[in-house]
Parts: sequence; structure tokens; C-alpha cells
Amino acid sequence: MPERVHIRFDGEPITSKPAPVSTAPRQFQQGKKRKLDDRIDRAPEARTKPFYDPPSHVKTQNGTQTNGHQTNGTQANGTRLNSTHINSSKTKASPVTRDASEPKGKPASGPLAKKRQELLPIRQALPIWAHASDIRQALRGPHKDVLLLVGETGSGKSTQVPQFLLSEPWCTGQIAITQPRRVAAISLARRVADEMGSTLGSSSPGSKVGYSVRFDQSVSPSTRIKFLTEGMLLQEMLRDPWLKQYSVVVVDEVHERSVNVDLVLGFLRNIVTGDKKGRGGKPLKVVVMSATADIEGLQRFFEDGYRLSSQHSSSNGTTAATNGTEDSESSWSGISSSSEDEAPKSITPRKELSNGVEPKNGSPAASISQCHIEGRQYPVKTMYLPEPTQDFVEAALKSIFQIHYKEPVPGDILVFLTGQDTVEGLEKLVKEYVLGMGPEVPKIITLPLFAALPQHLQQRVFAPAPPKTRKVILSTNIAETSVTVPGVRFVVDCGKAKIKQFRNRLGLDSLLVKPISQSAAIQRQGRAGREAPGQCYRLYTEKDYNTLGKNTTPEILRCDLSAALLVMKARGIDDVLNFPFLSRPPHEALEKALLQLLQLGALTEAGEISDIGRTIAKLPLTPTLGRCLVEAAKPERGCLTEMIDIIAALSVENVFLNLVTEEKREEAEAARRTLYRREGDHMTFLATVQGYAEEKSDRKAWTERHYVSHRAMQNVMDIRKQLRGLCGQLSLPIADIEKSSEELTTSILHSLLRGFAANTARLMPDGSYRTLSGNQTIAIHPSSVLFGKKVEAIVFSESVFTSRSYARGVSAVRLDWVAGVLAGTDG
DNA sequence: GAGCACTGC
Repeated sequence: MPERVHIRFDGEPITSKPAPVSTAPRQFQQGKKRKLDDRIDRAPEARTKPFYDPPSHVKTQNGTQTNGHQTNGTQANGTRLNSTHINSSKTKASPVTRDASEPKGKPASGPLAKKRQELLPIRQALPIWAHASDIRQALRGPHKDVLLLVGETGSGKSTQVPQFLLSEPWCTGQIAITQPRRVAAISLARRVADEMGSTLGSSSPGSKVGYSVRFDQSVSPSTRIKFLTEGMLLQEMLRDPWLKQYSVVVVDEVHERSVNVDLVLGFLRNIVTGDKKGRGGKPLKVVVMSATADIEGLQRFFEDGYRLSSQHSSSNGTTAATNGTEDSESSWSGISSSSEDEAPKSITPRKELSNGVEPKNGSPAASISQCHIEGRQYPVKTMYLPEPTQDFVEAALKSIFQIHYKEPVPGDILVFLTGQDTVEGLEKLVKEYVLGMGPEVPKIITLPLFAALPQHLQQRVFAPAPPKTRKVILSTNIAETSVTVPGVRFVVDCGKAKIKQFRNRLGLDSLLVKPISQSAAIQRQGRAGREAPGQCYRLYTEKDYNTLGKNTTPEILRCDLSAALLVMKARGIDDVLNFPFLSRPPHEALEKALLQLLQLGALTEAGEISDIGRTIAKLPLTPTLGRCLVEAAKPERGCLTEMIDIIAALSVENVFLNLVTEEKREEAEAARRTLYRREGDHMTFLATVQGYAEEKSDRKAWTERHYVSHRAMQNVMDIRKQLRGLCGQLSLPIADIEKSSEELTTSILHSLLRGFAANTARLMPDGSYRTLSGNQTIAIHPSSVLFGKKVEAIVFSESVFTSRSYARGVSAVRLDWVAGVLAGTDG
């Protein structure tokens, strides 16, 4: 989750006038006993029969810790919150010394310095502050290159760790710190610049802090700390596999386990455990930061790397830098290492293990340090349903009103649901019930929240509730990590989410409602305790909670791996099957992805990356879309500009606005008629992008006239510009041969077919479509302009299984074209 | 007749 700015946790009360139910943070800092239960007892009686059982054992799921005082809370994952410990035989936890991250030299002056001075006490109050010295010690000295750091929400790790390391003697290069999301990278960079009394990024040549995200890079010649997205770091590795400009890479939010973070960790392990020739002998330090305490998987992951590297260098002197060869399942989700017996036997227990390597060739042992930092989270009381429910929307409705009648305002309710449909369904029900509330009851405003909701409607959740009013936010998973809603004291968790899963056999994604993991449930619960003690109402039984998986299955085990494998191949990993995966995908998935890359011509028969593959790897696109682009640039196709427009539209969500009412929908259909093309969605996207681009006077008005999303079109234009620039650099030619519109359309569709040969289907006599590769029934998605139309064959750029198999992004093609593409798929 | 959430020189 993004580390929010911690202004509210500086030890001052959140509000100047304490609300009746709020417990000011200072009280916690003074270690006063929580009054949570008293408060509940004093609360007005619920008007309905109590709906919930308190949990049978632990009532408080989150410990609260501030100022280093230990409360008797139990940490979210059930382990004890202990004081910080760094495990390293060479690292004795030393007393906190003066912070060396403070700039040396002349005394500061000016507004930037003033800001830095103002922020200093806030930084010093962060839980991580007291451990600055420990963190520095853990990486000081040779062969102390890896630090695993658990820092819970509010510990301050994302902002402080890079500043702690800045003045270390070994830190002569830049510090990279990766984030899963662009907004987090930018806002953290801004915060750290303020804390250091520096300008941000490219605003002045002397600025010390910068960031790098897609479409937005802001660094200066003096940049020392650089926040960047995981994808950007991978992109930088294409140019510099050894990351020579960096002394340390801090990998943040690892617990989210994006595909990119798994790839980053694999590459970093290779660098850190390999020889240092590629880096001119200089070591790279790696800090891996996670919000969940389960870092044993990471410990094993790096241990295995060191062990293999020492085996390599002692046996044949080769480096493990580009090729990890461990067989063990170093799985994050707790699958134990299968090569346990190879681990150093002398060292037990693992907690005190500091040496990942038993030196086999006389080299000093490398050490992996661990550090645990307590968070700043208020306790959250958790309630379960006594009996399972079939209808979580109805159960949520009951819970909302039970809370509303029982608990005083302020205190907003955040409800986690599965999707737009359940959000809108529950919104309707709540609004109906609100009509029946008496005038003496506080008001309710319902606020839906999901990604497809227009931005200005999403913004409404950030406005505080008016007096005597309670906000009820009905949200998808977007509020679990991406959006932090202020004011929430009550969470209602349906225990489910829509999860995307790639089916190797069918080659299509499924998007189904599945139970969430315990860690996701804890994450949702934590959303109630960010500003004050809170409550979490789980719409399932405690027994059901205990049967949930501990962690969410990492994305790399759930997705199409072709993009990930191409990333590896392009960065010099020849043997991708033996890449050091933190969680190793099944062999079948890897083979399937290799086969797909071969069919795209991105790999040679020998499995080496081809020129086409190298080109595709440099594009910010999936391999399939990249292949379409390369095809469109061929002289005989000559439709690169058009393909760029289409791909740009395919790369954003919701070019066409979703309309709520039937009436609006009909209006939109009529308005868009000029954009629709009978050839299908891709030509329709082309007409839309071209129409928008040709509008020179008022593009916003153009989008409104055509019921097109202005925001989406702005993104399209960014991507279009980026792709045009890249095509120039990669010498992909823009054709200047005149073509008839029919010839152009044919070229475009052929280029699409080259990338999406596997995504083709033919019309059956019964009117359904069946894929040519697997003879699977697939239906044209209702959002397609070809919905309800019958054409002899289709090509589609996306497919997903929800209630049935749907093709999205559909174009009509001739069956003999499809047959031709399937027959010969050479480069 | 339907759209979990992120992300990329």
C-alpha cells in the first residue's frame, strides 16, 4: 500500500475538537488502556437484534504501538509484536546514534530548509526512526548486501530507509526505491524531497530526490534518491543489466507480489549473489521491504542464491549472475524449501541465521539481515457472522444499518464488495432503506467506488462527511491498496473478490468471484484503524476465516507468462526455466508461454531471442500487441500509424463511457454511430482516435459529443506519442505509400491476425463462434460493435471467462485469411 | 447483454 504522508501521526490530536468517539493518538502514546469496550457498552442500544458474534478468542486483531512502547496487542498475522531485532551474527543491535541523514555543512536557511526543520520532529516520531542505526549497520561492511525489512503500515519505511542509507560510505551511487504504483512513486519522492530540504526532480539541477514513472520522469544531475515503478527499473535493466548507477536498490511493497516485483527480485538475486565483474567489483546492496511478517520465503530465496553461487564458483568458476539454478520452491506462500538438507547444518534456528552461505572456497560468508519495525495502527475489533450467508449484499445491508444505529457519528463505513454490479445493487438498497430512517437518526450518504467510475465521482470519497452524516463507501478492491479513504472507522468485508486467473489450457483469462486470503482480509480490516480504533464486520464465520488461504496467490502463478519470459530473454537470461523465481510457476505455464513466443516469432527454434523479440521487448506492450506493431511496420503492410492508434486505444480502459440509464445509452449509440465501423472494434477505435486527434479546437467538447471518455483519450494520446517515438528509435518505418481505404483495412486486419492468430474463431451453423485453435465456444462481448452480428470469422484482442467465454476487442475477418495465418507463422 | 486491481525507455 502506498505509504501515506504521516502528518496525522505526529503526536498531535487529529482534530482540534475531539469527536465523542475518537481517541486521540496521544492517549495511545501515553500507553493508556484502550477504552474500546467501554465505549461500545456505552453506545446506544442497537435497534435490531445483534447480528454478530464477537470472535471467540482474540477481540483485538491489531496491536498498537507508538513511541516504542509495547502494547499487548497481537499482530495481524497472529505473531507477537516484538521490539525491533536485527538478526545478524555480525550485527549487534547498537544504541541509536545521531542520525547521519541530516545534511552536513553550513546551517540551512530559506523556505526549503525551514520545511525540513518543520518535518524533522515528525520524522523522529516515526517508529522506524529509532532503528536507523540498526538498518545502517545491517548493510555496513563487505558481504552484508541484503536486508529484509518488515515494516507495517505507518512505520515510515518508504520515506526514511533511503534517507538513512544516503550518507553511508559505500553509498556512492544512487539509491533506487521501487513502488508498484505511479502515484506512490511520485508522492513519496515529493515527501522525501521536502524532508531533505531539497527541490524535486528536474525542477533544479541540485535536487537530490527524483522519480521515474511512465510518461513522467523527473531527475536532475544531482539526484541521489530515485523513486521508480517496478516496470521502470526493469526497463532500465534492458540498458544496464548490472544497474551500475545504483549502490542500493530498495524494493518496497513486496508483499503485493506483482509480476514485476517477482522479476525484479530474481534479477537482483542474480546480481547480489554473482560475481561483481559487471559492476566493476562494486557490490549492490538490496533492501527488500514488506508489510507482512512472513519473510522466511525471502530469507530462503536469498540463501539459496548465495549457496548456488558459492557452489558455482567453487566447482567451475562460472558466475550465477545470469542464471540461477536452484530447484527448490522458494515460495513466498510458505511452500518449504525442498533442498533444506543442503542448507548449512550448523546454524539453527533460522531466526538467528545470518549466513546464507557456508563458504566453500574460502570467501567470507555473506549475511542476510532481518529487521522488524512495528507499525502505527489503531486496534480494530473484529466480528464474524455466527452462520454463513448466501447473500453477502443483504448481509452487508444489515451490517451497515446495525452500525449506523449503534455507533455515533463521525465514523464512516467502508464496505468491500466484489464488483460494480454488487456495488450498484447495494447502493440502491441502502438508498431505499435511508428513506425510512427517522429524522433523529444521522443521515447517510452512499458513495460507490470502483475503477471504472469517472474520476470526479471517485473524488467524492475524499470529502469529509457533513455534520450529523455518515459516509458509506461501497467499494471494490480498489480501496484495499490503491485508494485510502479517510474517516473510516468501520469496515464491512464480504470476504470475496474478483480474481483474474489465466487458464493455460484454454489460453484465456477468467475473472471469477473467489474467497480472499487471510492477508487480504487483514488488509481490509486495517482500513478501519488508520485514524482511530475501529471495527471490522466480516460477512463470514470465524471458521470460514480460518479455512482461507494465508496469502493471495502471487500474480506470477496466475497470469500469462509470455511477457515475463520475454523480459528475461531480453535481459540475458537464456535458461528461463531456471530463473530464480520467488514462486516458481508450473512447468506447463512456462512451456505454454515459450510456445507462444515462438509462434510470434519472438524466439528462434533454438529458443534464443530473435530480432523481432528484441524489438518487442523494448515496447511497453504485451508480446501479442508488440507483434502486431512490428507486422504493421512491414513494407507490405504499411499501416504503422494506424496500428499505433488502435493499440493506444486498446491500452487504456473504457474509451467509450458506460452509461447508466437506457435513455442515455440510446443517445450515446446514436452519437457514436459516425465512429462505428462494420469491420469491428479495432477499426472503430481507429476512427475514434483519428477523429479526436483531428479535432483541433475543443477536444473535450468532441468527447462529450461522442460520449467518449476525455480522460481515456488523453491517455491514448500519451501512449500514441510514446509509441511513435519508440518506433522511430527502433527504425520501424512509417509507410508513405498511398493506399485505398479498403487496402488499408485489409493490411490492418492482417497485422492484427499476425499477433492474435491464437485468438480467432469461426461462425458455426448454430450461430455461435468457436475458436480455431481449441474449438472452444466463445461469445462476442456485449460491449463490442459486432455484438449480435454474424460474420464468418473473428479475431479478438482480449478474451475473458466470467459467466461464459467472451471475446472483447473483436474484428471481422475472412476465414481464408485466418487459415493462412495459422498455416504459416514464420517471422 | 456486461466491465477486480495495478503497470511499461
